[in-house]
Amino acid sequence: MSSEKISTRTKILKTTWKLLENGGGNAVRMADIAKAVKISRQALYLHFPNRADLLIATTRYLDEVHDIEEKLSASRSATSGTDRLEKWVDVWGNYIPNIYGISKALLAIKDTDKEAAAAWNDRMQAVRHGCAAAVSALKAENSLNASLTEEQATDLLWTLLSVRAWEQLRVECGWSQETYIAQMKETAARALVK
Amino acid sequence: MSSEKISTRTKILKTTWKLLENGGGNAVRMADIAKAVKISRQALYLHFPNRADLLIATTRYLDEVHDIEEKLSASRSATSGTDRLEKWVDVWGNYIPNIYGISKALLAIKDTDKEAAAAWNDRMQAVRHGCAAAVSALKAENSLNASLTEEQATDLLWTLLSVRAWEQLRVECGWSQETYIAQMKETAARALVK
DNA sequence: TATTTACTTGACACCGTGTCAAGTTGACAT
DNA sequence: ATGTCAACTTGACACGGTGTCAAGTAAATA
Repeated sequence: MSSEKISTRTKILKTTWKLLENGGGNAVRMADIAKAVKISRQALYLHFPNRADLLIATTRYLDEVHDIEEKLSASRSATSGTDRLEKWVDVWGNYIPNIYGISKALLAIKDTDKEAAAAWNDRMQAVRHGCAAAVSALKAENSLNASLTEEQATDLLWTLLSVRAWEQLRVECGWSQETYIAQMKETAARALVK
Repeated sequence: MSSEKISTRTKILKTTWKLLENGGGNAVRMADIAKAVKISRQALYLHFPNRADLLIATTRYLDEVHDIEEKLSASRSATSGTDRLEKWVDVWGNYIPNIYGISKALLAIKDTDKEAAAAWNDRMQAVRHGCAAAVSALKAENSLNASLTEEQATDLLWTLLSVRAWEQLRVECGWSQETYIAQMKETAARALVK
């Protein structure tokens, strides 16, 4: 509807996202993206210095489009600690599908590209903060599982809610998104709550 | 001690293992391995048709050396279901460090190499069977968490015990192996047992 | 002594990334 | 209409990594 006149840069970001979304993370080449945007491969390099930067920019673009911040704030409005935990699982767990494609691509280059690793870690730290906040709310009302320190509980929740775990359950095991969310809520509660 | 006269093939496998062990999964190149074995890069290709095959062969070699089968059978001797679950976490969880390096390399090429993906999946299915057996023992004594089907419980345990989860907790979060094992035992029990 | 086996040397094709230099095209300003 | 600037194109190329090929060497074996 809003066909203002999309900048090439935005077209590139949209297309990259779309290409990554449907399947292959690292299999998407610069040439593929250029072709899909209908510009020359070299024009890509006029907008982004390298593949890693393009992927990172796509990630930021995604966050912007989805307004992740606003969504995250929803879980902060919860009253009880357990409620907050559940809402947090809901919010983040339902955001993962949106970023799965790009995450896969970033994870794949993380080992060889320092900048990509930094960008990925940065985003994952944000998720970890969400986990920490939920854990802290549990702790505050004294309902945190006594055999876990606050930090360990955060680590555990963070791992439970990792993109990798989501991938394994949804893709390898064929779980539906609903099942994933429901089971994660319960598992998180069982693991963390007294 | 047993310096019988190690075949070049075995030297290659040992060296590949060693190189992968200390750090970089996909950063280890064919040339690096050749150099470390002190043969020409081309000699590598006389023994293994390609990198993926070498990695797969290294995995099998590792399993052989560690006699994984024997270790797995230990968990089968458990009496109660909960005991069995705990033993299973112990066995597999303590085996992961041995295969972490090679796993990382295989996981990295899994997306582009069909054969590597098949080899990896094959091994992971074996782990899944271990998980299924533990879950089945719980079910048999009617102590399986009622909100999980047997298959879901298996999927969940399998994900909890994945190499990725191990990596995240041990490497990213800096957990000790002991902490990992202890917490995993408890988390698995909390998640799966009634 | 001839043959075979295991290996070496060096060249090369292929792919994907990233770089460079020289054009083209359209908009806008004078 | 002319000049100029920005965005883009075209085509070539270097680099690193994988995998292939052909010819040569050297030690063990027949």
